[in-house]
Amino acid sequence: MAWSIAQVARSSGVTSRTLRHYHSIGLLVPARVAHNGRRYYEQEQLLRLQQILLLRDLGLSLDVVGEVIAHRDEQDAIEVLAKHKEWLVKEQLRLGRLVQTVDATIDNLKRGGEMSPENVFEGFERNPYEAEARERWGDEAVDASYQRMRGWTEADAEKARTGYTRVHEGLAALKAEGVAVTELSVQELIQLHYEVTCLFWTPTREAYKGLGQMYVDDERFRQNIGSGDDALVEYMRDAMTVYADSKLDS
Amino acid sequence: MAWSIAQVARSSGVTSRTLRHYHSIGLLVPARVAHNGRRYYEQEQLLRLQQILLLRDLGLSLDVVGEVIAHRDEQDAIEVLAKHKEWLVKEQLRLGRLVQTVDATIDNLKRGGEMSPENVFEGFERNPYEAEARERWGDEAVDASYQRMRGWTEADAEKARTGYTRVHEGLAALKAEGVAVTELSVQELIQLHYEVTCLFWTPTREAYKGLGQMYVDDERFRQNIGSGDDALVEYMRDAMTVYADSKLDS
DNA sequence: GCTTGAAGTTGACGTAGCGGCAACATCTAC
DNA sequence: GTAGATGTTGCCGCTACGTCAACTTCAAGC
Repeated sequence: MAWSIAQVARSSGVTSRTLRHYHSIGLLVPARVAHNGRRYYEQEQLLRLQQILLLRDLGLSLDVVGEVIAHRDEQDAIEVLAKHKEWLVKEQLRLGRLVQTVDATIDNLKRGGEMSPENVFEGFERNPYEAEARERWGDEAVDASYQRMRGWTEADAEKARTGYTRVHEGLAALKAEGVAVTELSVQELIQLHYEVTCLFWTPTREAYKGLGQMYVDDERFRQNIGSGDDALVEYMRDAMTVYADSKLDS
Repeated sequence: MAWSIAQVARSSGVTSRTLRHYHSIGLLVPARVAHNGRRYYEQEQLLRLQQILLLRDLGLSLDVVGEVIAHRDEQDAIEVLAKHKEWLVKEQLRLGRLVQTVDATIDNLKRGGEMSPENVFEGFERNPYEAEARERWGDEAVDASYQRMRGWTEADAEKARTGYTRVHEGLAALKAEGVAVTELSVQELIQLHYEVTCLFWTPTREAYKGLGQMYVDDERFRQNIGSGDDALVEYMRDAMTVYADSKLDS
């Protein structure tokens, strides 16, 4: 006996559109197509449809569903399913992390932070320069940095969030007053800058001087650091150089 | 200072294609578009981009991202995020269930089941007739049935999986031998059928007779039950009627 | 025989978030 | 002047169908 498309749709819980779709992509071809174009299905197609729906509801794509059903090889099917399970687990873990991050973001907003650039990254796992950092210093260095971040205390995190801003603002003020980079007040700020940097990685003397130079070379840092004063970066680089030569091991 | 599209792309980790896309949907409009069509971005756009990427990475759609950023109202943002978190949690739970189901399916395949129609539904939460069952008997009955299934022991589950098949095969053999439906051997099989049915719901006398008639009326049951013998369903209905009248309370 | 309604058909467009072409324009360096 | 890098604007493609629109077919009632 042959079922019409609507009968199959009703008894299987899918729409007739879905059945037409499955036909059009060759996933479920009707037993017979009448001269007037109408589709008729037999028991065999119903069973195939059940398998399709089962696998689809497991979250597999229709492509994969087609392959699994085509390969009647049981071992293949197990492999595909195992792989799919891996994916599901990973995705589930990812969502778990997302939930945590969203929670942290909500918390942050509630504790009075607006979504200003400074704290928009609080509790956020990525920083805006990560892509470039990976390009510039390599993956190992960046990953090591993240490794280090995991050991942070709350105070460390606070320092990482606000430290650089305090340094930049302090330097801007001192420079405006005409204070020399060798002065203690400047060097104390650079000390703070060094400490904050050490939260991510520990620069050697040369590396720290290089970092100062990089600030100068990079237009974005120039903008980010010196709000208004375009020459602040050079001031900072000079201060960093003095600090490195006097305090850091070569 | 103005950044070109490639510079922004590199420093933010997205592609220039993405930036063009964001422009085209109005999510991130460049600070300036030169007469030759080139896009230039300023600090302000970079900050906005960071917010966009942050929210996007939290899993919000670009539509929602746009709304959240536009509503500078902090309370709104919190609400949206809270709602989004709900969704994330739900999705995570769903994936968890899927993992379980996939696991069960793999187990089933390993324990020697091929993907034949009989056992393809083992460990599966839905059965192929659910949609129709809901239509025929109403949601409460179906839900009650699922409720009952939760109390199953392993033996119950085994019975549910294999019971009907054993009944159908046994009946087919007895009918082929010409055994009358009133005979003990037939009635014993019907007893098993009744017990299996009771795993889902407990039919009254009339309900059980009605079920037998339904088998007869339904073309799919006719096919499913009587493999080869088209008249097996009537035989079964008659046996069920005898059983109901002799054993069940009215 | 004619109309009506139910059930079917084949396109075609829309969805989200871009990726990946192609064809063309512009800018910089040698 | 020419090559190469860097840009631009379309447009198609992807998933798994939903949702029209415009027709055709078939059975039933007048």
